[in-house]
Amino acid sequence: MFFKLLKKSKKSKARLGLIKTEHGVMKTPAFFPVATKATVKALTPEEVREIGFEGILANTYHLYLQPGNKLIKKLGGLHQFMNWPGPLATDSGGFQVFSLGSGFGSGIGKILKPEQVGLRDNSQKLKLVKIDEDGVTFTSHLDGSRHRFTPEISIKIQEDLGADIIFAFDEATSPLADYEYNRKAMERTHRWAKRCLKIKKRTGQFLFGIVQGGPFKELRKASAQFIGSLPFDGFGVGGSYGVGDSLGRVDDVLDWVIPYLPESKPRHLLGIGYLNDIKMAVKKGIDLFDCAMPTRLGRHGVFLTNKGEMNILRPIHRTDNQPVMKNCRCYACQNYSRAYLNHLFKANEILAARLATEHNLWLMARFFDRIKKEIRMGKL
RNA sequence: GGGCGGUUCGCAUAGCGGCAAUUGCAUCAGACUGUAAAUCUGAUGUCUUCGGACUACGGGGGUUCGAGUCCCUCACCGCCCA
Repeated sequence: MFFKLLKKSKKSKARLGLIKTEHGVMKTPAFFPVATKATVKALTPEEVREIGFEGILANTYHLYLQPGNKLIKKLGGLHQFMNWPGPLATDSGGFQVFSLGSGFGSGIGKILKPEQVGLRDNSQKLKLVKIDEDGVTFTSHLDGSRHRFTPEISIKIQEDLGADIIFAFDEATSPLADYEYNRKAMERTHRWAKRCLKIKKRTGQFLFGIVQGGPFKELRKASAQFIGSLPFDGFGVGGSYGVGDSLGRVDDVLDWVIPYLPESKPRHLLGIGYLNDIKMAVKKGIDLFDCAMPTRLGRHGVFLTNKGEMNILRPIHRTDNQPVMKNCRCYACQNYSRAYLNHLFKANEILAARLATEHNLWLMARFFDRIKKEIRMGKL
């Protein structure tokens, strides 16, 4: 049994679960730190483990381009290649269809900001992706060479990589895309989902289908209904979200989608990582998360704290001898002052990225510890 | 003593008659949600009723409608030859 539901909250739709893979278990709700290119940037796998994470997520698109899925397969698979013995997930490359396609160079993320409402994406930058019924053709961001992903190719690459959890090849749309476009993209994603299920051969890997539909209620429901009815091992909620009343925000989307996703299977909210969003999503029945945010913000000098974000580069921290967070037991907070961290970032020292990444992931891990505890104690 | 070269907004640079003046660094602010991200964006003479106005390229003098930009001179800093 891949997923075992251990407890359902009486106060919300939150749940405790256990994911069992050939490479160990994950207690859910859980967070996958993102290891796009087969490394959680700045940390060793041992460090990630010691902080408290059971699984990490790598990316099919990046590893296919460099160093190549065939090479990784030859070298014993991704677990062995990157020395990560635990549960491992790979994204399908579907998100890159957005980030290198309609999202490319537009300054638009996958979540629309209030100040972006009414904007149209008229980016002049050359998009690196072309989409058709069969798949997508894209230009490598590394050397400009041309490549093609189809559902079949994505699954084949993910089988070569050998992660425990793999994702169906989908299309994440821009939050600026209209209803009609989202409907077409969603229907195409549905056809791709069936092809992914059909082509997958390797055992010991669990395939997640992905719900799309953008910020539109009707589409989200239809997508959850369709994807939820297919024999996937778990389900991802992906795509873009809107803002305000007319377009569904993350919490709206979960309200629309969760009722159609089988209770006996794990649910993964793709790419959402702010703590408030996570807590909200857990209460709505999400089990798994991944997000580049804590590690990226860390590298950019932003420390997550229980009082919000702290940009350690700000001049006010230059002479401050206290740790980032008084009661934090991460390595950085136990040993270094804000002044020192400010210095490391300004001096562009590698240790800065390491300490900040470690802190942010530490905070994230403790946050998930607390969430699990609260569910266990019936408080959430 | 002689010969070159240099002195530009914190530092370093560009500029060869129309210039509030290039670029890098630094500084300040902002962004970051399935990672083209140790990245990216913006600001960085003063004042402004946002139209502009004023003061600026070592000092002084000159040529010119107009001078970092050309000429003279002084000061300082380099390098080379005695």
